[in-house]
Amino acid sequence: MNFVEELRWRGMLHDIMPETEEYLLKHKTTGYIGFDPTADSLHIGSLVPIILLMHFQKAGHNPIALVGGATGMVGDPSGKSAERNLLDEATLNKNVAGVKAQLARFLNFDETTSENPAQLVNNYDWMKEISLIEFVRDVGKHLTVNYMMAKDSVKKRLDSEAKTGMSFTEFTYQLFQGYDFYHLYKEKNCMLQMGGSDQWGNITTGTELIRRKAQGKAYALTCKLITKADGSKFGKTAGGNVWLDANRTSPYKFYQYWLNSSDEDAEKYIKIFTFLDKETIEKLIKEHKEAPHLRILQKKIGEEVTVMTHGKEAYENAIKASTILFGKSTASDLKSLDEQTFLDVFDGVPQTEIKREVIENGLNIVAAFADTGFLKSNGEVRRALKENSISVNKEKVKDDCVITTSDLIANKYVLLQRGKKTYFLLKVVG
RNA sequence: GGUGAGAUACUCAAGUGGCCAACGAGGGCAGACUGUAAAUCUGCUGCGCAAGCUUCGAAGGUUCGAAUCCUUCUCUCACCA
Repeated sequence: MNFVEELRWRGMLHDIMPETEEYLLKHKTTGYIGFDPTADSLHIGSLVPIILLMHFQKAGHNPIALVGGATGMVGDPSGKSAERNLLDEATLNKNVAGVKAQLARFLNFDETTSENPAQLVNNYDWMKEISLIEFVRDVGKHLTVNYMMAKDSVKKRLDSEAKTGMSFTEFTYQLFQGYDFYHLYKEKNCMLQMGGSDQWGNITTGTELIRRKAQGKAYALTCKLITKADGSKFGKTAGGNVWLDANRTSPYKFYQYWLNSSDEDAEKYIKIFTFLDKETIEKLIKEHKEAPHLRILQKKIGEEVTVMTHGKEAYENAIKASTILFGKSTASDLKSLDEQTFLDVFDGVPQTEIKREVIENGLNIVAAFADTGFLKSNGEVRRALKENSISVNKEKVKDDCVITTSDLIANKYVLLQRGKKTYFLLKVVG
C-alpha cells in the first residue's frame, strides 16, 4: 500500500518534501507526529494526525506518537496571534498521562500482534537531561536567528501589524521541536516527521538541524488542516471543544457533531475520518447526492468515527438517544421507558436534584427553569415562553403550566427542554 | 528608564456632560421553513412581572445630572534606550 498515494486521494496531503514518497516506497520507515498536552484529553482536531499515524502503520511503517511533555512547557507559537499561557508541571503530567491513554486506543502498540508496533515517547524524558549551556552550544549554534525569523509563525508575530510581540520562550520553540526530530533520528532512526500544515516550519527546522548537525537527510510531510465550509472552527461547538474523552463529550454528543456536518464538509470528512476504500466512498457520495435529506454520508461518518473512538455499544446508544430526542416521541413514549433506558438516553444531559415535596406542591414553570439553573434568569424563561420554545416532557407548555407528580417519568424525572436541542433533567429526591 | 497608545457588555467596536441599559458588527439563543442541514426571514441577547435597580478598569471628586470632566491608582500593549 502506498502511504502517500493513499493520503493524496483522500485529500489529506498538503505539503511533502521532495523524494519523500520515493523513500517511503523503498524503505520501511519510522515516522513520528507530536501531540501537545494542552489538556488531559485530545479533541477531534487531533483525530487527523492520529489517523495519519494509523494509515502510516497500515502501510507497514513504524509510527511513533510523541507526547510533548517538554515542548508543552514552552508553547508553540504556530497559528497563535498572542503569547500562550504556560501550564504548570502537575497539570502537564496529568495531561501527558491522559493523552497517552487515548492514543493507545487508536494505534496498535502490541509487539506480539504487530510487525510494526507503534511506540509512544515523551520528549520530556530526553529534554530534562539537557542543560541550558549544552542546548545553546549544541543546538542553537547550528541555526541562525535569520533562519528562525524567516518562519511564518515567527514572522507573523514580528510583523508591525501584530498587536503583540513574541517572547524569547516561544521564539525558541522551533528549536525544541527540531531537537526532538534530531533525537529520534539519532536514537530510533526516525526519518520522517508528519503533522498539520501549520507545523511545516517547525518540522523543517528539524530536518535542517539533522542536516547540519548529523549531515543526515530526513523527510517531512504535512496534512491539510480541517476546515468547515461555513468558516467556523472545526471541532468546536457552542459548548466548547468536542473531546475524545467520553467523560468530557458524551458519545451521543460526539456522534451528533458528525451527524450535523454540512453536505459539503461530509464529502471531505468521509475520506479523511473513515478508512473506507475509494469505491465504497464514491458509491456513498453518489447515493447521498440522490437523496441528500437522508444524510447517508453524515450517518456513515458518525458511525465509523464513533465506533472507532468509543466502541460499538456507545455508538448504538447514541443512535437510540438520537431517535428518541429527535424523533416524534411524546410524553407517553417517554413515560413508557424504564428508568435504565431513560438514563442511557439522557446520559450527559445536565441535571439537578429537586425535593419531592416541591413537585407535590406543584412547581411553577418559571421556577422550574430558572431556579434549577437551566436558564439564567426569570426574565429569560419568560422570554423563552413568549417564543413558544419551552417544553416539558417533549410537549410545549405556556406560562401557566405547573409541574406536578403526574408529570414524572419513572416516578423520578422531569424532562425540561428549551428549543429543539437543549435539554435539562430534574431528578426528584427525598 | 523614556515615549506613545489604550482599558466600554460574550468578542470586536461606537459613544467624549442629559435623548445611554449604552449605535453597529460578529457570535449566541429562539421561532418559521427544512434534512436534527445550508440559505433566508423574524424576535431576543444586564437583573426585575413592574416601579425600578446595578453596569462602561478601580477608588474618590466636580455637577441637579457622568461611560463621558478632574484627581489618584491598577493593569495592558507598542516603540526607543
